[in-house]
Amino acid sequence: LRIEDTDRERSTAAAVAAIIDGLTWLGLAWDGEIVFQFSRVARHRQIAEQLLSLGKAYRCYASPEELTAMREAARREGRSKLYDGRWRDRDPSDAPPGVKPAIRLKAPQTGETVIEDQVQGRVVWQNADLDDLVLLRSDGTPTYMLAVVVDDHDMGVTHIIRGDDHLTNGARQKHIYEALGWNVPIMAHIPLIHGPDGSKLSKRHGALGVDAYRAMGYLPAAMRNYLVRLGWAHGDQEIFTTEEMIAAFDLPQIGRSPARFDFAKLENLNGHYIRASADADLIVALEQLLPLIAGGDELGSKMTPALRAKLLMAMPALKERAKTLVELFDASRFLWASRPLDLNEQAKALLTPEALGVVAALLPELSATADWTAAAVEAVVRGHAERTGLKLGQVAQPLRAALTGRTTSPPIFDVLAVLGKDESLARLRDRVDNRPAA
RNA sequence: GCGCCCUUCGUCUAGAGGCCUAGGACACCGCCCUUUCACGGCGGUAACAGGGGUUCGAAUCCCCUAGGGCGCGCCA
Repeated sequence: LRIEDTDRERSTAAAVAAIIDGLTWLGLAWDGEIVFQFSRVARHRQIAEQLLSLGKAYRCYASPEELTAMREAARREGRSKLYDGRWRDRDPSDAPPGVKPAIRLKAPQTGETVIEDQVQGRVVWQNADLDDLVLLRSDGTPTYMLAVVVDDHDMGVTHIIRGDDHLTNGARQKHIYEALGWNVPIMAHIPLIHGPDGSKLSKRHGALGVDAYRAMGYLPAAMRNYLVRLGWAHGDQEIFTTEEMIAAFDLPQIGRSPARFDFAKLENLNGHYIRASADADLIVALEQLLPLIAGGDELGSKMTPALRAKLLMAMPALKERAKTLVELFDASRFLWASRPLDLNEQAKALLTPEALGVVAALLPELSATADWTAAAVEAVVRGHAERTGLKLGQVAQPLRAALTGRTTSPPIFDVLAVLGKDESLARLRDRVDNRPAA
């Protein structure tokens, strides 16, 4: 893992921490110590000097104004080569006094540069279209172009896999490798990810950091699975364990066109991984997420062994219904919300005077129930429905609304069992005792 | 503008000349299961950007057009 921190303004401690935390959360490990690029400036400078003494680089004294003028002229004349190499073969004695030079690479001026890209295939540039890039700025600091090449080489990087936006850089970096007589690593330039609307997904245009996906309640396994299938496929397989994706993944199978980010598919996958997770693991994941979600601190402050036991009991039914951990959190609210419960709009609408009458009629029977298990309570409620000629739904839905404040929840008899007799009856009485006069 | 790249259902994609009356997944729509919502099961709508070639045969090869992306910094 290398942190490219040569831009001292942008590379803050927080930015570095976000990278490390994001990778760790995703479960992506790295080999060895983290390399901070900025700490290697002396080495970068040394290589630039070496290139200079080898005659493969030269000092350029062009001023910013000259550079701008050259760019404008090139664009006007339809040329893609911007810097005209005016200091390339000039006598050093022509150097203007007092001007600190930049060091540029003497890139080949004729022939072509070919990259056998693992994703893009064979890509060819005419060297006449590529100009002499800056290796060392006039203040003596290395450019990204020089630093990556030197660091990749020194770190023994075998495969350069990066965004499509670096494809042209690949050709220019190859010139540096060749000037140094170093082996060029295998390159693979993968397409960029676009937003749901097809526009570019970039840091500057609403792209989200890894931490945002974590806060939205996605599981690392779901993220990995979604991301690996974005722009890549292995036949018809949709679900991959980490071991399977490591075994199956291959660069040439990656498509060449950008893919759009689809939250619906990510959610579907996340639901799959939530259902496949162990109940206890989900509680741990939920607890870790609480500081990051709205209202999470309320549950955090109420978390006791007793509540944890309730969550564990309800989890099989809860996880069946949740696509994200945030949904899981919301669905668990009835387990720990304080009485009297807040009712959502649908629940309010459902608790008509008639519905409350049904609950009131059922209350004495439930109070008399000694054995408060899901099966026993179900027998009581079914018996009541049969005797009164009501459909089960006509009894169950008012119960659900009164007990959970919602119109959807886990199976109602499970809800009654998890809440326990006292809490269940208290919640029902909250509604019945306060019902408006019919 | 110049250079490079891309284009199969709404989305992610399978497809490397005949296996394609184009397959899978998500989403959507129906039906079934069901006390609700989900899950699950079954079924459905839906695509080879357009035009020319090559070939007995083209989603697959070639050319053109259109549309899109990326790059063009003494940023990374």
